Amino acid sequence: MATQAAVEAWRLVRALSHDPAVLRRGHDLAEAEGTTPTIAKALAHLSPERPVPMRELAGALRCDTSYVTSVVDGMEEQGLARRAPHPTDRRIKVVELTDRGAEVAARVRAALDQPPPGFAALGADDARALLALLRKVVGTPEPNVQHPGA
Amino acid sequence: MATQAAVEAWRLVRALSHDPAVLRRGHDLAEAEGTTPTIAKALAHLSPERPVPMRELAGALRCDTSYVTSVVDGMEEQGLARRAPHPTDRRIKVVELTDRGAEVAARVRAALDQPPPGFAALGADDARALLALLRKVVGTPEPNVQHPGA
DNA sequence: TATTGTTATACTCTATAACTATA
DNA sequence: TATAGTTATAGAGTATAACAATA
Repeated sequence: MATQAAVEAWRLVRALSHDPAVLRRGHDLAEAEGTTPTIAKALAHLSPERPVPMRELAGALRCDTSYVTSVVDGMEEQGLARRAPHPTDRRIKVVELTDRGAEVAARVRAALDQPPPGFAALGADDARALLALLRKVVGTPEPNVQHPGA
Repeated sequence: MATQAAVEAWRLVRALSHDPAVLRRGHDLAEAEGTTPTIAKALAHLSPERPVPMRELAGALRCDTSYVTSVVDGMEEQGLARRAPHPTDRRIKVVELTDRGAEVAARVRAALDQPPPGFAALGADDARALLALLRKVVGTPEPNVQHPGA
């Protein structure tokens, strides 16, 4: 028995991230930045420091490489990223963020990280407790801190 | 400050429900049942008892009514549901599950409710604690039970 | 006149297959 | 011969607008 509590908890986890307001957020955010949801998602996967091969981006977005071609085309048209040759393998093209792309990417990530309002109902203790439990579920070991009392 | 813990917790909530294995589940499940992801989602929104007006289904799926027309067309072709007239308002058509549709819908719901493996790492106490915290976030009042000790 | 559902149509998202350049 | 990316194309998924029936 997966325990009734686990089933219910899983239901609430889905309810939180499938909340219409949350789903709309990605769309609205992209529009506010003058781009598309797919490009916004791609930006969130690109690091400002490390240029990323097209194929790797396809993996991160879980889509075909042919689609990445058109997504990156869009990013170049909007001045958010550019293609550059790979230093050693000339078959590979890497995608690197422009300055503007890095700014937009940072805003996108910050906005997506913003917890929905319900989290404000949690006190600091509850928030830490929730985090600890979710870490158990996800399998992330707790980082090595002296959990500060309360 | 939304508290670092809340931000982290929210990140993990998203990680759980956007897990590739979970995302693939809906798709694979639909295929196994010989139907499409969209129809599977529609089935999950239909109750076996209460027939549902097309327009209401559009709301539940958050799509246009014109699209509901084609989704319900598909469900009828597959013998999963049928249209029936509304008892009092002849403009309205309600969608009702066939026997087979009700069976498939039940299997779809059961499969989607299955928590991902990480939840098995939780003991019964942890599962209940997680559930209680998520209820605070979602705003659902705790149901009126004498929480049975540990 | 307002509302429900349908039709016709078009646009976005994404994949498959064939191709080019490089390894 | 195998791999990275591109092109051309086709298919899902979904919306918009005009329409018919009913309220």
